[in-house]
Amino acid sequence: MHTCTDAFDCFVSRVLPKRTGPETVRLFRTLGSHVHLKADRQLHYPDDEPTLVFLCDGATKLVAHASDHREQVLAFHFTGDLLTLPAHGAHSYTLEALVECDLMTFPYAQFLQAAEKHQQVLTQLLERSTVSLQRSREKTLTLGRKSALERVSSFLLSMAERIGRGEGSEVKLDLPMSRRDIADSLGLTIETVSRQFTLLRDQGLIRTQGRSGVTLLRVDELDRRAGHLRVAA
Amino acid sequence: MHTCTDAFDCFVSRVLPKRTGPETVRLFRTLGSHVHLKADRQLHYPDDEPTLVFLCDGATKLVAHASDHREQVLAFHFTGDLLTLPAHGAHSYTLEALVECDLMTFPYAQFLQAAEKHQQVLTQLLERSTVSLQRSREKTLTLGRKSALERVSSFLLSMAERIGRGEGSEVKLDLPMSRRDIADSLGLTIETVSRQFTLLRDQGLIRTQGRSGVTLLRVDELDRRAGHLRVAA
DNA sequence: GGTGCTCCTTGATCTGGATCAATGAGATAC
DNA sequence: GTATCTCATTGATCCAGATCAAGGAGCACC
Repeated sequence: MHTCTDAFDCFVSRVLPKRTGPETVRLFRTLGSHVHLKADRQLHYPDDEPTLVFLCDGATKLVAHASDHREQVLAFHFTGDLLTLPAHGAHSYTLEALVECDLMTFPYAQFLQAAEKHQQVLTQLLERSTVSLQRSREKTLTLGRKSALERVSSFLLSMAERIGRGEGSEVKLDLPMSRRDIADSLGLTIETVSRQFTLLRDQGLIRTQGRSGVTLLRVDELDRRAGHLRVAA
Repeated sequence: MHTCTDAFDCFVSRVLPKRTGPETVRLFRTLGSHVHLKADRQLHYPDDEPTLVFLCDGATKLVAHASDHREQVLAFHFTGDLLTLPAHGAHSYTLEALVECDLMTFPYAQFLQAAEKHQQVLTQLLERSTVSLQRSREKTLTLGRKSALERVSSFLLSMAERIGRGEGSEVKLDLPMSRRDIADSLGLTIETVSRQFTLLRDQGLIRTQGRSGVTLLRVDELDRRAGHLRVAA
């Protein structure tokens, strides 16, 4: 759907304001690095300073590592997303490619400095950061107070919004992440996730095709299963 | 520790750059509203547009409401914090005072417009929003992958960082929130929270005084209980 | 088009934290 | 000081989801 001849050009057209001067574009070019990641590879980045990443093409997961070998997926990202990788604090973080990816990385502090003269870039950073925060808050509610079925339903609806292809009343999804990734994102085990998929399939709310294909047949019912307010009726 | 003769002045000195012109200060004054909240009262704000809140003095909780009567505390805030209240989406949100509070509220969109000419304000908004996101991500890990004991230990350490008073190797806390609030923040029940407090007390890691007083006696051991990486040694 | 692997599904059992049910202890009002 | 009410603690039981344990299905590579 979206192709870029060059990763940096893609960044420019998606993030920088239309009428950015060529000298500014050059400045950002010197700061950024183009990285190509094969599926399952993780981005290496300095762990003492935050990094800004623009995902030109592909899908990634941001993973937090607890002390032992437990992992929590904090967020999934798709083509066009801009994200900030935190410096490692009490826990460590990695960004891992779900499929083959093209991304641009920038040292956060330097990027911010370069953006200071361009409030549209700052505004956009702020806006995207707010969206991330909003998603993270929804996830907090999901992990803190929802049952396994509600979590999986919420997940499917959220993916439908981000990468779904509507076809009539149905929504088709091609999930780039494994059941393990979904489980690690929802604070469940793969077995439990699998059982909820089976449940939803048996209730006629979804159809599955192979490992990654999912069709949402009854979005309204899924909304109800997810415990969303808006479907009070 | 921190007192303001006037809420708006407090906002000016804590958020706006030092050398902001008087006409700009006046502009922000026309946008903001001063609100005084008694303990347990919630802030009323329009549910169709986001609101920016500066907490001049006091402590608040941001609560997400799931469809039925389950509640999830998304974040606690203390004097000096700047936060964005999301417009209501799939779930609804409320900001509630834990103690008597003074705050300044601004319509988010208008505030942003006013801040456009002042990149220092934008930068600060971005910075604070990044801190919120970082906290929210830590919470995600906590809710998704940690045991009850780890959650309570993490909570105490996080509170120690934000409102703790160090006294030698000990840290004293005066928690403004109830056990219910803590439970709702950690995705647990009050009974479970209480049991973890008892456990930590029996192990000699904390001491409690009344309902709200907590002294952390062994921060290093708490770090270990919380499953933090940095205390590998 | 098989062969081998990895990932997913399904079933049986176990358990951490929820739920249910009394006390007990702080705070507030009188 | 004491009555009262709310909030916190402690104990007994229960259950959703984890863990353990096989199969089965999709997919890549030869």
